[in-house]
Amino acid sequence: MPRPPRPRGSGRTTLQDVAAAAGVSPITVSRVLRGERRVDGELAERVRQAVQRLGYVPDPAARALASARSSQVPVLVPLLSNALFVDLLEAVHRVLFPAGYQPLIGVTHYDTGEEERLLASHLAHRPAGLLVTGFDRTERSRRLIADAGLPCVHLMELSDAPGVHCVGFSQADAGAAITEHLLARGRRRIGFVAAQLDPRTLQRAEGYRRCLRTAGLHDPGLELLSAERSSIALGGELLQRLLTLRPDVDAVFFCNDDLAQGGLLAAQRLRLDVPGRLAVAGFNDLAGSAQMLPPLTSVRTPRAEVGHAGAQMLLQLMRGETPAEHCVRLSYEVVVRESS
Amino acid sequence: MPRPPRPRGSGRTTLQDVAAAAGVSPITVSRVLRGERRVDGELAERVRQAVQRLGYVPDPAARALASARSSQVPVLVPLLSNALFVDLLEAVHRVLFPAGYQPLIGVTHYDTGEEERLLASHLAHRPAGLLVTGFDRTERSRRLIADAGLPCVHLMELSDAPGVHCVGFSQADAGAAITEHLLARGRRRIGFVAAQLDPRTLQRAEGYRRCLRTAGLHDPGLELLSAERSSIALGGELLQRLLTLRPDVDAVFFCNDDLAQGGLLAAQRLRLDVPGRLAVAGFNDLAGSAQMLPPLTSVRTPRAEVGHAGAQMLLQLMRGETPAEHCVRLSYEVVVRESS
DNA sequence: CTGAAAGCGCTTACAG
DNA sequence: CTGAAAGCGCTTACAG
Repeated sequence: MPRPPRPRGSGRTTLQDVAAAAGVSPITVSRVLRGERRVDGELAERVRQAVQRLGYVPDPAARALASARSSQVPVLVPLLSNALFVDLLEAVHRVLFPAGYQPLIGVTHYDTGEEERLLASHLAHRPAGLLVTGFDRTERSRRLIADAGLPCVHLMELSDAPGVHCVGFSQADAGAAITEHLLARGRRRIGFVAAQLDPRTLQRAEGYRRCLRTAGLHDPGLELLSAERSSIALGGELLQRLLTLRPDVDAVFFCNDDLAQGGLLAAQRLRLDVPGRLAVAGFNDLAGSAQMLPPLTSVRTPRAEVGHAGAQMLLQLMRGETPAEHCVRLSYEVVVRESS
Repeated sequence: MPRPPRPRGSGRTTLQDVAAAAGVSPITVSRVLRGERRVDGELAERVRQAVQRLGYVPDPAARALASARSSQVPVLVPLLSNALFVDLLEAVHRVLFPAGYQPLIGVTHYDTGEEERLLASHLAHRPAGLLVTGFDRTERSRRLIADAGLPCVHLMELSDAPGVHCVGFSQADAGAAITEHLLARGRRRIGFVAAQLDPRTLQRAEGYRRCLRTAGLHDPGLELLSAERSSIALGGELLQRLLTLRPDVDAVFFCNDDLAQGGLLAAQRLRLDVPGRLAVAGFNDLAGSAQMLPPLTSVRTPRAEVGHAGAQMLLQLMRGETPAEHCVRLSYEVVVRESS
């Protein structure tokens, strides 16, 4: 004998309730909500009013289950303690959230293994799209992304690989540009100080080398690379180390502004004349760099623009549209201040 | 006449597949996966092996739909550009993620309206729990949280309201402590410089006032409050403004380290002797403060501990357990360096 | 353009 | 301790 149905409703207003209130079928409500064209204007209006009146909010879980796609968009960045990525995330959020997607911040700590674990966990939620930083990841991460069959946009770096979508700028060119600036200022023994040694840092190093080789002034002894985490304190330490190794250095390009700010503070402590004795340049032009003593020369990088354009491109892909370009190249700017 | 069933499977390995492979019913698999006690050990083992062998990953959407609870845990913080909250979030993530929950970072920009919108959007996903910053929110936000009927832990501030869960420290006491330190150094005209003017900043101001009133030295003319966003640049500007208004000031307590660092740099530009002519203190003890010239005196705040303990408390609540205390009070520490 | 039926992949509630 | 049935709230695929 059949048992009577047992109510398990969450008390939540459902699409059914809206349909009943509007006097249409649930499917029609679903169509209006998802913006499908082929619904009669008058019916659609009735549905919208019922939605409004009942304060209906669609259940994302039910949606995800039925459509095999959630509204989530994981955004994987290396760090939050770098203001660069915070600016990027803010821009991404401003595009995706109003469009109805849920950007989820994932932090990899520059660890490809950690990125792989994050990816596996996020992909189980069947995200609508994916935003990742750069191209340095494990083979398994690559396969996970490919097999998930979702739109993915790579941020911060450029690539001309077929089928790859990206928005970024040439880290190498930017590194070369700031080195070029130091050369133009008459510096001849230009050092390079870097930490973290992530791919983008190494690309900047390549730009530095390319520029100095062209000028016939490349000297590997003027490079100081450390795998430690970037920090203001480390910038000071590394500068002192470089000065000990090569007292003849007349300029330093720090691979980021944190290190450069630390270098500037250390120079002050050492009573080293900047820029008289030593020119100093950073990278990213973070808040605070303009306040340093002397104000820091740096490269303004378009991280907010990268986030904005990357999110826009992903939005197009998630809607099934084809972006005008696979790869958007943005520009940077050398900001010359008193430190060089 | 009934139509034949149309396959719509996602190709994904399902709980059914695991059940078939293990030779048990789907419910048993579900029980093992959720760690329900009452499953025979031998059966459970067979299930675990099948899960392993098939690489089964439960579908969060199906789970959320069936159980009316997702594994999401929104964590709402005011800003990511303040390292304080990044430290907090890192700690939260380290607790929640391994426990099977998905922490979702939400940024309110110190805007209660924005918090309300974020809350509404997140609660639609039926999160398992919620982590919010402080107690300053709209009445509607409060109601949204209450009506959602989920565990919620408040971070960074303390409250003894019944039924409220929180982990934090007394911002007022910490503000009083650093003021006390300046008094102990012999300062008598101690200024207070603040920006943003969020609740915690105002609580620090109260601590400052309480301390100076007790000493009979409170002078409202030495307070400079600005609603602008905190930044290094603003710290410098505000210091200059205060010095113009009150050239007799002999110490300044900046409500955070960003402002204090800017103040220190401005003092250098103005060739103002710190701490001889002016003592300077900050709040939060951010990276970089120890590198300033002179190194900055500050208050080390337990943000990582707040994140850790707050997430732990939430974990207990989500598991239906009762935490030992409703409110965990953590301690801070005045870090004395050369600037005072 | 609109709708009735089936199904997404789980868990709940009940029974044994 | 274990399981068959029903249901969570949507969308898909098909029919008209």
